[in-house]
Amino acid sequence: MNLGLLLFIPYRAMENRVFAALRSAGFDDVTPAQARVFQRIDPGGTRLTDLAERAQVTKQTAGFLVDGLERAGYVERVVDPADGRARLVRVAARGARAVPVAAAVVAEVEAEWAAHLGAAETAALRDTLAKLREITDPYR
Amino acid sequence: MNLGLLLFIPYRAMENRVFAALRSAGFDDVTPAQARVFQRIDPGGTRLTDLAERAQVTKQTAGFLVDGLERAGYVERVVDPADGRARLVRVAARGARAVPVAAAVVAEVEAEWAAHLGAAETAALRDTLAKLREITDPYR
DNA sequence: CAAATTAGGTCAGATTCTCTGACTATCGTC
DNA sequence: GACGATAGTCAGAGAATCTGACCTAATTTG
Repeated sequence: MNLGLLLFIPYRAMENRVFAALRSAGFDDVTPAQARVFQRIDPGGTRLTDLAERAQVTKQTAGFLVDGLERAGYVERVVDPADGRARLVRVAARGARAVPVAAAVVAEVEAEWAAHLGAAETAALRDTLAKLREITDPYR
Repeated sequence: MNLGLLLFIPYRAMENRVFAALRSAGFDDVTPAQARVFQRIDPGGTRLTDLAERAQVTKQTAGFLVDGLERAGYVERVVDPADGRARLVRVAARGARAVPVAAAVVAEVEAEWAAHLGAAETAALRDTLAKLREITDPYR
């Protein structure tokens, strides 16, 4: 089985768990595609173009998804003081309430994985993936 | 950075490379969603419902994607001798020609990763992911 | 074995996601 | 200040996805 699919399986499992938890917690108006953009917003806010790059979609698509997130109160757009053309997409009130819910599930799933793999192997996995990121992440 | 995203980054890189190679080789009429279904077809053929489960989409969606693959000559549907209700989705001529192209790129990318990580760490990564699959893959 | 249930697929309709192309406004540079 | 590049939006189209309803064949059950 190829490494790509082998990477995808646990990724998908993690994503499913996080979505299920968000839905249970009442954050049921966010779609997977929106969440993939949302999780890439920096603490201080991120430009639409940057979000589009990180999520590997066009800026039109990113704009469409941010529109939805904004309507639902998860993010807000504020003018970028550094550039009159740009606006920063920032986490808004409802988004801020969702973040700890998602973070808790991520921690829970990672703990389950660690219980299955052992602490050392889990740490090694994280190290290896970080190293792999150096040659596979075009944006950092 | 959470493990989910860390898994996703190299997965996406692999997928992008494979698609680029397929396009270059003239297989430019297959979409990402179709390919995600295609790569899950067993050597002897797979039922639509099983494909849907493995790709984690509804059977309607899987049917829609298989329709496209069938029209383009990548797969064919044959009656399942074991069950009159079912039909097996099998790799057809054009699909069979695409498989080695994709396999070659997968091997190439894996070799690049091994060059960056070292052979031992690459092997460990594969082992760990296989182990992780035991608790994250609902379908096997 | 007949009836009921389960399983494999399709049809219809709607929504969401995604893209290409064209456009406006602003920025940086010369 | 003119020009090319950058941030973002608008418009339109195609692809992917879902829910719900339905049909048929197989399996289970009484």
